[in-house]
Amino acid sequence: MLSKTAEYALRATIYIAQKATEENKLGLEQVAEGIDSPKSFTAKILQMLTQNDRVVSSARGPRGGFYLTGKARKLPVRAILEAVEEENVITKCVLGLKECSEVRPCPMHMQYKAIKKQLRQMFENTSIQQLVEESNKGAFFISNAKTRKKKG
Amino acid sequence: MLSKTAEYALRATIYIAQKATEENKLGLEQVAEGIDSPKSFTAKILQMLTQNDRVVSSARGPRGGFYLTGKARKLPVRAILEAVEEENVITKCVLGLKECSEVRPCPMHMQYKAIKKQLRQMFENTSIQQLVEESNKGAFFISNAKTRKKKG
DNA sequence: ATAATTAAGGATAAATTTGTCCTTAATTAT
DNA sequence: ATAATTAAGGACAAATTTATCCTTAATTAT
Repeated sequence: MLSKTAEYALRATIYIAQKATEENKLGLEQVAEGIDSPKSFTAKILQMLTQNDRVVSSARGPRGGFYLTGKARKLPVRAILEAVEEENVITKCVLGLKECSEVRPCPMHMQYKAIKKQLRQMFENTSIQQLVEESNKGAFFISNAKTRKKKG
Repeated sequence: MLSKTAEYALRATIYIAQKATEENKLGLEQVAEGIDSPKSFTAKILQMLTQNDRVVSSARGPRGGFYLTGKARKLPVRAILEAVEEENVITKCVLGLKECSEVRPCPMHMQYKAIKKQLRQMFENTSIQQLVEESNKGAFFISNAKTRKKKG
C-alpha cells in the first residue's frame, strides 16, 4: 500500500507531534528508536518533512531536534504524504493505467472508485492532531512490539 | 498501492480471460501488447500465474499460448494477488507495524479497518469472469491509450 | 524425423528503494 | 572563542523490484 518511506514519515510525524514541543524537542535518535526505524534513513525522511517548513520543524545544536508547531498539527495527514511525494495512492488506478477515469475506466474502476474516495477522505479529513489525540486516549501504538535483546 | 508485478498480473489475466479460449490461445507477445507491458517481464509473471495450474493455463508449441479454464474464470480476483504474493495489501497495517490489531492498534487502525475490509471484499467477491463481463459490457479499457508511434 | 513455434526457466542487468556513513553547518553552553 | 551537540546534506552501498536475454523443453505441423 504505502512505501517504507511513507510509513516512516507517518509514524515519525505522529510520534514527534505526540512527544515533542518547541521547548522540548525530540532528537533523531529518539525518533528512530521510538518508531523502530533505521536512524539514517529516518533522517532523510525527516529532511523531506522539514523542507520548506512543511510539516515538521527542526533546530540544530544542543537542545535541537524535531517538533511540530500548532499550525502543523492542524494539517491533514495527507500533508505528510505530499511531503514524501506519495499522494498517488489516493489518485492512481488500481491496475496501473496511466489514464483511468469515468470516461475511460479500467474494469475495476467503478468498484475501486469508492475505496479511493474513502482513502482520500481518511487522509484529508484527519488532522495530525486528531491522530495524536487518538493515540493519547487509549492504548495505541506507533512502534513495533519490543523483542528484548540479550545483553552483549 | 499495488506493485507493477501485481498490476501486470491483473491486467494480463483479465485480458487473457477476455480474448482467449482453450481452442484459441493468446501468445505472450499478444498479451504484452494488449496490456502494454514489457514482454519478458510479463512472461515471468505469467509463469507465476500458471504455476500449479493456479489461475492461468498454458501450452507450448505452435498454437500454444495462454488461456483460462471455465473453473479459473470463477476464481476471485484475489487468487491473482495470491499467485504473485501480493495479498498483503488486504491485511497489512497502513503504518507498516508488524503487529496491528484490535488489541494493539496503530493510531490509524480504526479508520483504515473499514477501508481494508472493502478492499478485501472487492478482491474476494469479484470473480475474474465478472471483470470480463464488465469489460465486454461497455467501454472499458485494460491497456494504456495508444500514442501512435511514427514509422521508422 | 525434422523444422518451426511457443512457453519455461536460468542468468544477468538496470532501475528504484531502502539504508549507511561521513563531513559540514548551525546552535548552545561554557 | 571553544567545545560540544545536533540537524543538513552529499556520496555511497545494499537490497529489492523491474526488466532483458538466451537456452531448453514441449508441442505441432510437415
